[in-house]
Amino acid sequence: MTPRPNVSEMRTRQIIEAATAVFAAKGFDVATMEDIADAAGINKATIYLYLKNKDALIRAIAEQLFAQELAGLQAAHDLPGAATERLTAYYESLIADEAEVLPLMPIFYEFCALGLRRDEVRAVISEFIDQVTGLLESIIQDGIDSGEFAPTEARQAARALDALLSGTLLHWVYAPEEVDVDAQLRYGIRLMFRGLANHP
Amino acid sequence: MTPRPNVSEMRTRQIIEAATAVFAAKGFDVATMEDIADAAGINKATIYLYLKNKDALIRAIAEQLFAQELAGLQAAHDLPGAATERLTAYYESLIADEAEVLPLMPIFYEFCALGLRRDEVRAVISEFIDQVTGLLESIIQDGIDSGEFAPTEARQAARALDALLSGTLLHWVYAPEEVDVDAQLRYGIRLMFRGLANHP
Amino acid sequence: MTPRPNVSEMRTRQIIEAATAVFAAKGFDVATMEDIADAAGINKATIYLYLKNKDALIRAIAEQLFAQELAGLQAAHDLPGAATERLTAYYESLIADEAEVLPLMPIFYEFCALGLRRDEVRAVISEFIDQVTGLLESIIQDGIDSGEFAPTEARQAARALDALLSGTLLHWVYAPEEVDVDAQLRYGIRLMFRGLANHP
Amino acid sequence: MTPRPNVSEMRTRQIIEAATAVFAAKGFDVATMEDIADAAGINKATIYLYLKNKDALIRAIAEQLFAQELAGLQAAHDLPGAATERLTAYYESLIADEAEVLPLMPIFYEFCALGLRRDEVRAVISEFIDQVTGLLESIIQDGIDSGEFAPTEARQAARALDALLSGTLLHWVYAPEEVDVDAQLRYGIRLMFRGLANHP
DNA sequence: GATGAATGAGGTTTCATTCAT
DNA sequence: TATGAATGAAACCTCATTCAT
Repeated sequence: MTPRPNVSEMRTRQIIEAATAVFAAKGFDVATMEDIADAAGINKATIYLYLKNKDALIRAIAEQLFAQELAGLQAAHDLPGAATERLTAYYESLIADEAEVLPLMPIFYEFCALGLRRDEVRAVISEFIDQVTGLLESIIQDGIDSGEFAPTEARQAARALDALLSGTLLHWVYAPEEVDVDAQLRYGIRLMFRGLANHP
Repeated sequence: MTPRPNVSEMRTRQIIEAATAVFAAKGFDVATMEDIADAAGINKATIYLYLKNKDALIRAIAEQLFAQELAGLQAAHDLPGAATERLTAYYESLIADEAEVLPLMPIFYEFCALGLRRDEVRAVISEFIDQVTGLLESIIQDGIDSGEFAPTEARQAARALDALLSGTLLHWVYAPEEVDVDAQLRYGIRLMFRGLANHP
Repeated sequence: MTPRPNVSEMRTRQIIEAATAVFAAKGFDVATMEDIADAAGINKATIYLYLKNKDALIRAIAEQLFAQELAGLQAAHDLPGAATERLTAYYESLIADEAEVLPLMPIFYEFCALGLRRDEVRAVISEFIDQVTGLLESIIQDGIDSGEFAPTEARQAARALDALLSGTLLHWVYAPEEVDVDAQLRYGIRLMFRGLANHP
Repeated sequence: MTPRPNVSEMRTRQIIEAATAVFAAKGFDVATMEDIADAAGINKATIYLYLKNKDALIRAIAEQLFAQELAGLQAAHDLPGAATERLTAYYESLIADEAEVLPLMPIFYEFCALGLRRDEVRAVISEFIDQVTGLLESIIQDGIDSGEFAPTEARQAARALDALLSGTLLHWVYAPEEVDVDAQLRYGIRLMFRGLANHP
């Protein structure tokens, strides 16, 4: 009913977008509210009209990033077809977003560090990991049920799979010239699939 | 007359040790030099007698951590016996150090974040990852040569293995109550071994 | 609507004024930014909104002082009349400002010391001395052209005159009770005039 | 009677010498006790065995410099001959020491600034100026008595002369390439002599 | 006499945050 | 809604000085 509830929402988005870029480039602590305001083309004080403080801004970014990430996995999960195909679709979507994912990695690691020290942040990350694990588990369970995979502890397998994916990202961002993400991910997953496979 | 050139060296160690704990607890930026001095039981200014500045302190910690980590892998690498056994020895040493490793994880992630923004830090991490990969590759290659593993791209396999290990750490630190590291790591590695195995 | 672009300019002036007094009283290095802020009745951090740092503050003061000083000489230079009268007007203006000039002497000497060590400062002082010399030279040349003074090297005479003036200030500030500036300056100038005069 | 009272004295001299160079190069406040110790090739703490503190060090330097300077003037004063010749001898000795005097100028100006703020320093400088003035006055009075100079206020003349000399130094140090000290000083003095001369 | 080690005190500068307009 | 101006709090680092050896 309100005429334009989106004006405020758009400003918030604009700020979060600018902040994401600035935080990625400088780090949460080094980046200043002024840096962010400049990047957003607004005044420093204006940020406080939309976000309580720097911490809230960081949290807002986290939520947005995790939501995006989850959406991708959820989409793969909802796909019809074989488990291996759905999982492959997931990691291919990861690779497809390469240009967007890479610059966000510093934020991701910083979050991981932050989460080990501040409980509110920890809760957000734990929840995220839990959901990712759950979706992967569900897909794997489908694979087991369909006979694609040998019977196994689906949740452990899900964690192993996610571990492989996120660990591969680390190698990728630190050796982008040597590591061909596509090939490396494909290789890792194939290994896992073979490990999980229903051998004759 | 007593051979005591280590007074200085011991102080440096003392400071680094205190700083490691403080940085782990608060983060590089939030932790202050005074926090560290207090933790070491010395005066703030004394730190500067042994380390040029906060950055140098951070660097010193990084080097020490990476060196320790590498030493563990190197030891496993130098072990006699089958590749699978040597790899297993490695991850078991990781688990054995649990009490020490866990509190250092925030530092590790913070480094990963830092390294993506500052080239000097990046170089240190890249080098570390490269050495880890190299050692794992060497073990895997031995496994291939001995017929334990099917012929494969040993370097890619090494990266996949390290990815699995470090990714599992992430799950562990964020769900320590649900995740049994030992079991989870064992499970992941078994999967990989089966994937790599020379099937009849 | 009111034309008030000078809010910022006035604050800057306010700060410079306070800083001038504090620097004169304590010296560039001993005076703290807090001293200056207190003297200006503002917060320490506010200074940095208007001047980049302590150095910039010092520079701003130098420029202002030299500009004022030059303005006085320029005014005397632009006067009509005989050279001796114009020069006399100059030193009289110096004496008239006694109350303002005296407390600034420490700053002047400090600048002279600083200028011998830092090239950017040196440039400012060199330029100042050069302009003073130039204006005095111009007046003296007029005196030569009009037959008031005997033909001579006007630039050297100008330097000698300025040397006498500034050297007299030194005696004055260090023996204010014994030295009657007015009489002393008048005496010195008369000596010079007689030395320069066109004797029959 | 003491075997070697000069060991201590020599160390003190060594320190003062080093400090003079360091202070001249960096300024009283910026130069650190460690800078000085390094320049003297000794330990920082050793300085305190010979000089109470930084202030005492600065004072010691002042005293030494002023004593040297006075000695030069005293020597000229004690010369036989005409007043103009004795005065000329003085400024020639100044010029002869050029290589030594020039690097000390920053210290001199810094002292002048310091003296206007700290009474103990002021006393030293006032005394110095007073003695210089007294010696010059004595020479000039001799010139008057001998008929070389016209009757005049010898003390005022002395101040004017010293003002000219020290003011010329300022021009010299700030325009060393344009100003030929020798010529400039000679010129200034000639002007004064003519002004003082007993015209027919 | 000489010094390596230590520290208390303090200065410059930065920044998240607030508020009047 | 938006912002220019202001500030309290704090962090890094330096240095004169002391003292045990």
